[in-house]
Formats: sequence, C-alpha cells, structure tokens
Amino acid sequence: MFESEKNTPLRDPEVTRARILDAALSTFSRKGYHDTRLDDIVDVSDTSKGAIYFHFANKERLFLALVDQFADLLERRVLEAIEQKAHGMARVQVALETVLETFGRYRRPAKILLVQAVGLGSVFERKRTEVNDRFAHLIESYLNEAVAVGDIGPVDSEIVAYVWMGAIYEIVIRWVTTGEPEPERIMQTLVPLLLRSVGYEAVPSAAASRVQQAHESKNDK
Amino acid sequence: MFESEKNTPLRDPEVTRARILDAALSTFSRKGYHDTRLDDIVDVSDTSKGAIYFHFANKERLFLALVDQFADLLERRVLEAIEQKAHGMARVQVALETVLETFGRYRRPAKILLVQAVGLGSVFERKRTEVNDRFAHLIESYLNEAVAVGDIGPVDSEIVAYVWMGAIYEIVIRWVTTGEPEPERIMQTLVPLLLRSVGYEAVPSAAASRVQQAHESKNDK
DNA sequence: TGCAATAGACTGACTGGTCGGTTTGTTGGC
DNA sequence: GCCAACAAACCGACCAGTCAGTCTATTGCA
Repeated sequence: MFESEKNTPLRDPEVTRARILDAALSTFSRKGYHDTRLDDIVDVSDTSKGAIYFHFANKERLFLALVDQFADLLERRVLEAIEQKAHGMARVQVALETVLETFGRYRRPAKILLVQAVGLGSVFERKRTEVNDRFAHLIESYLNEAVAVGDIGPVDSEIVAYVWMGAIYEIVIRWVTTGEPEPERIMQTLVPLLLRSVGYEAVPSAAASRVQQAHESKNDK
Repeated sequence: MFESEKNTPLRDPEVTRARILDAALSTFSRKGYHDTRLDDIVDVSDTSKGAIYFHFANKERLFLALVDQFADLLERRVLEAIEQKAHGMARVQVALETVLETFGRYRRPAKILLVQAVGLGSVFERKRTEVNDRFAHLIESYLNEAVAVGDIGPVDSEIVAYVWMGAIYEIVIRWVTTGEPEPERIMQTLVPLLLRSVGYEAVPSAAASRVQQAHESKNDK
C-alpha cells in the first residue's frame, strides 16, 4: 500500500556518486587539489575509498568531473539567457551578465575553476584552457554579430573576449576569496566598464537587480 | 701580475645562490610547484640539497623568493618609467605599458607569478594577493590622479584597477602558455582597449615599438 | 514461492614509492 | 685550524591507489 512511486534502496549508486561529488566540491574548493586528501572526501561524503574508486578512475578524474559539470552548467545558462534575447549588443550584455550571475550563484564551483584548477599540471591546464576558450569563442561570436549589426565599430574580438574573461575572472576570484567587492557593485560597475571598452554605452538591465537576490540566497550548487 | 681585478674563488656563495634561483626559476616555471622535485633543482643548478637548504629555509621559501624578486623588479620598473612622465592619463598609460613590457621581457617569472603561484595553499595565496594589490593600488592612485586632473570622468578606480590587472593577466597567461597572441598585437590592442574602458582615447606610444625588440631578444630573467 | 547463484556496489586495511627535509661528512678559504 | 659552504647518503611521514572480501539486490530455476 505504501511502496508506491520509486522505492529508494539503501544503496543507490547515483546518490553515492552525488555525495562524493558534493564532498569533493566542498573540499577541493576549500583546500585546493593537492591539500585535499582522498580520505578527507571519504570523511565528508561518508562513503569509502572503494566507493570513490568505483565511480571515478582516480583523483584527477574526480576533480575534472567537477570542472566539466560546472562548465556545462555555465554554458547552458548563457545559451538559455541568450536565445530569448534580440541581437547585437543586447546579447553580448546578457551573456556577460549571465556569466557573472552564475559565478555569483555558484561560488564554490567558481573557485575550483578559477583558482584551484590553475597551476596544476598540463592535464588540468589543458582542461582550463578548453573551458576558457569555449566561453571566449561564445563571446567572440556575439561580438562579431554586434559589429556586423553595427552596434559597435570593428574590434579585435578575439582579444576583447579574452580581456573580458580575464577581467571577470579577476574580480570573481577576488570576491570568492575575500568576499569583496559586493556583487551589486560588481554588476553595476564591471559590465558597463567592459562594454565601454568597445565603445558601447550600456543600458540598465534586469540582471543587475537579480544579483542582489542571488547574493542573499544561500543556495550554492 | 695577472691576478688583478677581482679574484674569482672557486666557491662563491652569491654565485651558488644565483645558480639555485636560476634553476628554480626555470624548473618551477616549466613544471609548477608540486611537480618540481628539489632534486630537479639540484640537477639543473649543478649544486646539492645541502646548498639549497643552506641558502633557503625550505621549498616554499625558495619559491616565494622568486615571486618577491620579480614583484620587486616589476614595481621598480613601473616607478622608474613613471617618474619621468608628466601627469594624468599619460602616467596611467605608461604604467600599463611598462607592466606589459616587463611581463613580455621576463616570460618565466611571469609564468611563475601568474600561473604557478595560483591554487597553492593559503601562504602562496596571501603572497599573490599582496603582490596583486601592490600593483592594483599603484594603478588606482594614478587613475585617481587622472580623474583629479580632469583627463577622464569619475570612475570606480578600485574596480577598474583590478579589472585591468585581470585583463592583462589573462592575455599574458595565454601568451606565456601558448605563445599567442603576439606581443605587438597585444600592445597595440590591449592598452587602447583598457584606456577606452574609462573613456580615454590612447595616444600612440614609444613602448609599443619597443616591445618588438624585446620579443626578438632572448634575454629572459 | 523459495532459494541458490550471480552481479553490482561498496568497505577498509594495507602497501610501496615518492620526496621534503635531516644528518653527517668533506672541502676550500681566510 | 676554524668555520662557512657545500656534498650526498639517508630517513620516514605521507598518501594515492589496490584488493580480497562483504553486503545487498536481482534473476533464473525448480
């Protein structure tokens, strides 16, 4: 009579996997890759070494899984936000705001991608570059579109894209590690600044106010 | 009759120390902190573990010595370049160009500071933040001066400073790891872009051409 | 319906190599 | 002859990864 719906077995591989990923996210983001022992993750996830090695090939892969997970989320959010927007510079602006907003909402994954994934070996460097390029090219294409439409004059969109990413990263890293500057201040200053760098004056956006809520919410992945 | 000048003893502590630093610079910049074994540095420097631990307290300190060395150099160069310049936005522009030029000329130390020093523990993070802030505040003060003089309108100079640092870092990191984009292209695009972000149109500078030489020179360190 | 057989999911004690740091011995210069 | 400046063998803590074994759910068969 009761066991309707899905029965939840005591051992659900999906749940275990998720617990491991969650513990890894929290530990890696706090202590970094090298200072995180697999036993730390075992403790936090309340699983075992065996469980980890059942679900992931090794420590490196576990870490990379987190990076991929977040990169996918970021890209999905940007594309979602974009597609219902008009064209030209409006798209660029929305893309920027979405990236910022997502970093703000997912502080721990952001720290992993922007801080903890740097300076590890070539494997990680490659992954970081890959993720980086994904978004740079995204921005680049929207920029080219904006140029084509005539919203802004011609620019070296490749350089601009990387410059913007770098600018965003630096500010987010600072916020992630020190808590400053406040997200509202970032939103209100950073985006117009970047847009002005290609000679475009920003129009006020709804995203700037939405950030405030995100800031107050505790929801972090 | 011959032993004029300085006699060069077979054992000169200064020389040994320099050899160690040099080997450390080359190895750390290539393989990163954790993947660099002290024995690697022993091999490259053609000294010994005893020599390293005579001159440096531990691996961490050796690494930090490199960071400090380069940060000092950077600051000295910026201050030198600045002091013989007028005021206002000209100074800001020279500061930016000097930072870029120095990163370009000292590729390996740049990589250590911008890549290999990230994502290590809190000690390194603190040091990186410290260096970062040093230059951010430098830029910030020049910016405020430029605003006071009336070269540009009022800006959130703190944010602008960090944004600029982030932008420069990202581009330099990319150049340091992939060799692209070329220094000339960086100089000609990046600085005007940054200046335009605060509503200032750049004037052509001598530094942009000087970079080309630096690119061709092999002098690194 | 009962139950043996199998597979999947997981446990945790153990190990073996690695590498920062130490110790001890040696050398060159003053 | 004394000490700073090294050389190099050595130590041992640490930790990623292994593996033999356990537990639980599912299936096939009578």
